[in-house]
Amino acid sequence: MRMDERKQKVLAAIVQDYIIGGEPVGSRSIARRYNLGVSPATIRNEMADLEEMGLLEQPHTSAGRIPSDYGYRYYVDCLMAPEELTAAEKEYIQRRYKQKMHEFEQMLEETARLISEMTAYTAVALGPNQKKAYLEQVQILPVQLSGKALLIAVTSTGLVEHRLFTIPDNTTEEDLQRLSKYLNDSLQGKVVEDIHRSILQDLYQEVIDQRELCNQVLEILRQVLALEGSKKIYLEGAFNILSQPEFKDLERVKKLLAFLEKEDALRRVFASTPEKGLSIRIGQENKHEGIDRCTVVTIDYNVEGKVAGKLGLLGPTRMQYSRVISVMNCIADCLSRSLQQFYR
Amino acid sequence: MRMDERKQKVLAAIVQDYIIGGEPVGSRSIARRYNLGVSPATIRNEMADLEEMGLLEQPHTSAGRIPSDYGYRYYVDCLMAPEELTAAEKEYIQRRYKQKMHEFEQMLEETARLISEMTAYTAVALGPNQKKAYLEQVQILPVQLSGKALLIAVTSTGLVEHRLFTIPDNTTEEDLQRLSKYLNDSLQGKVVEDIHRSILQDLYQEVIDQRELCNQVLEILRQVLALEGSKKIYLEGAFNILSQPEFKDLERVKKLLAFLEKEDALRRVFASTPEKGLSIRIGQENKHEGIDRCTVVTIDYNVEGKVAGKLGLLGPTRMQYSRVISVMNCIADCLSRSLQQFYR
DNA sequence: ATTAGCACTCGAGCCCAAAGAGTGCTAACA
DNA sequence: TGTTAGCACTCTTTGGGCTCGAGTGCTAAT
Repeated sequence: MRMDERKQKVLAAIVQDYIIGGEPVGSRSIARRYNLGVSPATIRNEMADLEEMGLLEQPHTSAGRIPSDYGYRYYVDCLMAPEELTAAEKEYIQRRYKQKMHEFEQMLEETARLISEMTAYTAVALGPNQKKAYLEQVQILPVQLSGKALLIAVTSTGLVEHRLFTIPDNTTEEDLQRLSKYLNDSLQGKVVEDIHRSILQDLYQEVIDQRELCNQVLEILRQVLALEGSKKIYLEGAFNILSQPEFKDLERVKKLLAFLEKEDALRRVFASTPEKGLSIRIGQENKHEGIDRCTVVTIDYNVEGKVAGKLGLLGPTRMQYSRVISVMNCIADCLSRSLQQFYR
Repeated sequence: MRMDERKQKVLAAIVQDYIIGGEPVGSRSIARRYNLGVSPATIRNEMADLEEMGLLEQPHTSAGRIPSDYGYRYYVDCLMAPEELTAAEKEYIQRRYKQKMHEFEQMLEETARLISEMTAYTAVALGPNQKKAYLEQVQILPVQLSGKALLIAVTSTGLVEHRLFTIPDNTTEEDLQRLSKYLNDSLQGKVVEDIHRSILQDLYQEVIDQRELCNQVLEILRQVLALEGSKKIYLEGAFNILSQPEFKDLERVKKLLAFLEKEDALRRVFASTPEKGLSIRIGQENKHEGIDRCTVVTIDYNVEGKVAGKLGLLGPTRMQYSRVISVMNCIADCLSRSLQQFYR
């Protein structure tokens, strides 16, 4: 069966109506609301064809049609007209990025919040992949009043990790300084994922005095760097989905929320889109259980022309695709520019 | 009407049965399950009295009784037998605190998770009130590779705040060092809430060269300290409430989740219990909208004998009070001890 | 003071009928 | 050959009416 122009129009009409109304769309309402110049009967025939082609589904015999996952896919790929954001909306987004943002983390959190707010779906922001970043600085800072010290690591992506620890008794401030300098000299500029345990072991071999201190510091460093590897993830608007009629069923909600609670699952789903730029996964294209009736949209954000991390969106397959795409594009763009400024 | 012993027994029986079963309790089942030595009819009379006294409620004429907020209150204050945790449970909690905890924040997060896990309600952990902490250390650290610097502030509660910023062009490393030393000398040991803008202004007056740098740093410091003031809050198990039968109603769930999403409201509710030690707010005793059908339990945790912060729990008024109290006591205790160790 | 007995109330569950939306098919039409 | 009007059919939704069961409150007897 061929996909002629009228079929396309009918499909687009059904998808659009269904996205707005959330209820199966019948032939009559299409004929009334769209001027296709044909009768409901003709549209019924087209709908039957579209169903046979796998683009539409019928919840039950006497209901209208709803788009299948493939139907949405075809709509997104071939039919959808891009919806521009209004000037006011664009400006609003930009204004949100104009306020003081002090740290990378805060920007991501704010971004997730903004996405969730503007789309009323659930938003996710993933930090940059730290494994490919390099260490800008490692330093041990004695905290004078408490007999403790602070280990600080700064990476090229602007993330700062720190850890307080208690200094062994027989350690002088000088020892700390020496070790700090030594560590920094050895590790500065190194790519994070290259700093294996073995490299740290080598360091350990070379520093012969202050075994206890050294031991402790290296262990902490190892942990801190491992932590950096696992990207941080910011989740906002998880409760938005409750407003979606497709989640009237509590069981489904529970499954979805259970999924959202598992950070690693979340990370896997959102980080695993291989495409560059914008990616849309509709319904069963998502392989993870619990989100097979959802659409996942992700988009890269960049720093200095290179992909830094991802922004994501989770909503029902019945999603306002064209609006969402505009929003994601605009926000990713603004974030990238803000970060650019941030890093200069 | 007086509260004689039999009334107490009947009330206790009803509360207990209702907590377990979640369904209105009838006179027959009380007579059967508890050996009160009287017939259902007598119990009915007592129940009618208890209802008149405001301790019980009837959902509708032909249903059993359920406890009112006052009923729960009376039960908690006068009737409830403390339920000891099993040895295994106690041990489990202790073991959870034996694993490596590197930072204050992590301990709180883990604590919230533990509470939520052991009670199946929603848990909250509030960081210590930073306003009364003093500054242990302020330091500016140049980050060599990027032309930036890191401002670090460590408080006596072990919280570390940091902020990356770009160094003005004409600034040397020496300038940074000088300013860092000067700041630290001036502010070290000062109580956070005493460091107003005016003190910072005074500093500003004294440092005459490097205006731009100084300006920037002081502004950042001000922000960072303000941030410290607003306690961090850790929320876990927000989705647990979905399993509670009283939240079958989606509308109610939405309201509650909306409340949980607003950090400041949350903070207000959980931080505002004036009592020392354990506090239980039942139903309408909670003044905040959306949680008038919930019970909020909070408990202090201590460091060096002084109240440091609060742990909290949110569940339906139909709560396993005696278990919850044991859990909260045990966890607050373990956390306090862990923190003690952490601070030495 | 307690209790047995009994009438009464109310909600849950079930069935059934009617209404309404929408379809698929057929035959007529351009 | 594509389009359309007409119509029978299907399926869900809604609401009434019914019974059943749990539980109460009252009364009168103990």
